[in-house]
Amino acid sequence: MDFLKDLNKSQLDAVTYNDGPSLVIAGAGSGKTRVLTYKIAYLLSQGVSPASILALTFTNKASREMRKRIGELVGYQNSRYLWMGTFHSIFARILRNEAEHIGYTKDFSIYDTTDSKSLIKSIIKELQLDDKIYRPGNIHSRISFAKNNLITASAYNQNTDIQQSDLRSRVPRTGEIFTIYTARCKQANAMDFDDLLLQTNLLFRDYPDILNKYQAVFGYILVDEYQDTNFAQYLIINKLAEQHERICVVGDDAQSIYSFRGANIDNILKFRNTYKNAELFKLEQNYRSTQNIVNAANSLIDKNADQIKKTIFSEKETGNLIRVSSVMTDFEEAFSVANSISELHKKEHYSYNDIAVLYRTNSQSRVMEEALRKQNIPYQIYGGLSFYQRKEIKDAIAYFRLVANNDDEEALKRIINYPARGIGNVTQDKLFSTAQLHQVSAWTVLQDMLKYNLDVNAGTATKLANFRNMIDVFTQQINTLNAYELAESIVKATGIISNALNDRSVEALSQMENVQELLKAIHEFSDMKKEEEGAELVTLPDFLSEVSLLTDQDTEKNDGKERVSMMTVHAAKGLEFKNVFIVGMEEQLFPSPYTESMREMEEERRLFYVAITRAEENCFISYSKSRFRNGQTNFANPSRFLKDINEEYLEYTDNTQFSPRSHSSYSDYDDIPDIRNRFRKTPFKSRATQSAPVQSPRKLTKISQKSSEKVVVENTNYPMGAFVKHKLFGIGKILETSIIDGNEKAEIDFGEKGVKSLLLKFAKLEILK
DNA sequence: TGTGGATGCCTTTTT
DNA sequence: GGCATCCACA
Repeated sequence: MDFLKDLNKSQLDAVTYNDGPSLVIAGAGSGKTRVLTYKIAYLLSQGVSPASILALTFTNKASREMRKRIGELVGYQNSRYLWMGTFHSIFARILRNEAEHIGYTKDFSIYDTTDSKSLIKSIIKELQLDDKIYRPGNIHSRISFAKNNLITASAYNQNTDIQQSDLRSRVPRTGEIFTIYTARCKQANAMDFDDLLLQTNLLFRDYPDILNKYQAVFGYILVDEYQDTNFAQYLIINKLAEQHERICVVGDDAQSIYSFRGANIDNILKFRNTYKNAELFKLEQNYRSTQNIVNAANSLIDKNADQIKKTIFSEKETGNLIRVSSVMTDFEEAFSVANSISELHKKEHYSYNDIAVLYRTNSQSRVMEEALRKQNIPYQIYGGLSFYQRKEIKDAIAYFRLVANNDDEEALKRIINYPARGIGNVTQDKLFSTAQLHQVSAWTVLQDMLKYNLDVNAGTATKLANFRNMIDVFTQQINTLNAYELAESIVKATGIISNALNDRSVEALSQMENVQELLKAIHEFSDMKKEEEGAELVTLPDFLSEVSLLTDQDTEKNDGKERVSMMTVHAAKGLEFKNVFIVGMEEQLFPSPYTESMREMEEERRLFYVAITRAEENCFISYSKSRFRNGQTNFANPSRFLKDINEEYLEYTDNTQFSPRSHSSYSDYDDIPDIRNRFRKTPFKSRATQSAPVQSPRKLTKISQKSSEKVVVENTNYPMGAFVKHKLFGIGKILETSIIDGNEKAEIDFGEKGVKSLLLKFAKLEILK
């Protein structure tokens, strides 16, 4: 137990207390992962069996990392049998073991968000509802929210509050959709992400024996990132820990940023209400960042009302101030960040690995990418469209899923006519409606088309039968052939690859490479399973059971090349970099324009807190006065959060006119600038010149050249000062009209919606008299 | 039945 | 700019 000497006093206390419930509040950079890994290592060294320790994390990456570190401390032999993984993967495993109790087979499919929405969409269609009103995404989040609060479809339909709320939102038949959705998932032998938690809860509720079994197995329960748990997760942990209460949760309320996914910050804030005898450990020393960074972050988070008070401090050097810079356009921002990165690399000799660019939304990555590429700076984007979300990969996996689980309707839908085999929309509609009529899966209908009176002509019936037989042959091999061989023969036989071969385009080539990459991943997966778990035969279902819960966070380029990391702030949680660039620090972007309540605003502030605290040595923040988004240029003000950081930790560089004044108070949130005030404050002239590309300072010729030629002209149809109405933005006032690249454009002030630059041919403006 | 073009829609964060 | 949908036409 030599290793315990690596810990400071509070870390040591937290690690060695294991007799009852404990809450570890771990400030950013305070060694949270260290406490968790050492605690497990400590338990193992005390003779606790690894198989009796349940350790839950939020990402696969985190759990792999921890397993590795524990292995280094106590040997890999010991760490192998730990129950360690993400909530979703651990409970998927348990559900597969117990599947028959709840009417599933152990090879159930896992529907991802796309599958769920697609199923909801078809139900909406079947009910002949308008998908403009019943928007699949919206309905999905309603259902998801309910499930995360353990409200089943029948409970949903009996709950008058929910009915009222659905009525107010003009989607009163959501409950009905929910009921059908549930039935269809079951019919398809599929669970969605939320089911993995909901069904676990139902299993434990309805089968006390099973609950007892797992209660007995898990003698020690540890939960990482506890601030991000939702009600369903809370309840599972709670039940499992009921008997022995040896539960340790670790988290930081200041880093709770997943409420949109149902995470409930109250779980951590009120942990000690649930466990009255819980010990509280606070880790307050930050080992990661310089004092300036820690102090700046503290002064920011101090503006939040809802939090567990703590005093995070650093004993590292004071360090550089946080540099805040303003630029004119998002292009300029990207180039100036790229320049700074070059300098850090060339002059200060930082590895590219020590640099990260963080942003609020994935769509911001494109400009950055362009700028880095032009400067030949290697980078890797995390998040965004992940490998497993690419079309060709989803297609291939849909085949695998259908082979493993013939009832998987979303998989079937996806590939029944891809590559094209003459089974068109008409036929598909007939197939699916026949299936629904008889309340069976589409596959069941395919097996006996005559019995179900499937109304298709002989030619079509043959095509359907051929398709069915092809899949059938693979299904028969599923438990005898190894994953790689089966996957390879599926890919070959189905023609996904030959389809790509026919067309020699760059896209097709890259699609082929991706499919090859997938096969390689299956191979590697099999090798790993054989090596780590001594499995003799790794089958395709084995692979599928893990792949559906993988995210791109887990696919890391591992070739040892140095790269700048680019990702959303959400994705950066838990990571650290010597140099961090936070870009797009603007109103309407960060905080997100979707922010409505004060609670949500506090979450945005925590998100900014997370961003700043990723930095070890240097933190650079930038904001732009205009940004090209959704096909138009929007003007923007600096984020209110900049004012929340104590000025003494900031250094404003270059052409910043904005100066930090008072802190933003909560009343600011509702403070919508009056339209007339706006006009007075910002005369049209200055705006017009501001948007001219010539204005951009410094050595930004490249971008300037890229910008288009703009000629200001008076447009008689849209005179300056006229009021117009836009479908989305409402009433606005014309500030200026111009021609850019032959397109007529107008700059219009929409008051609270901001100043927009719109192309007249698209904007469909209505002139108001 | 398949395909290409036009059109109209939205656009946060993710296990 | 991306994606789904619609429509005309092969």
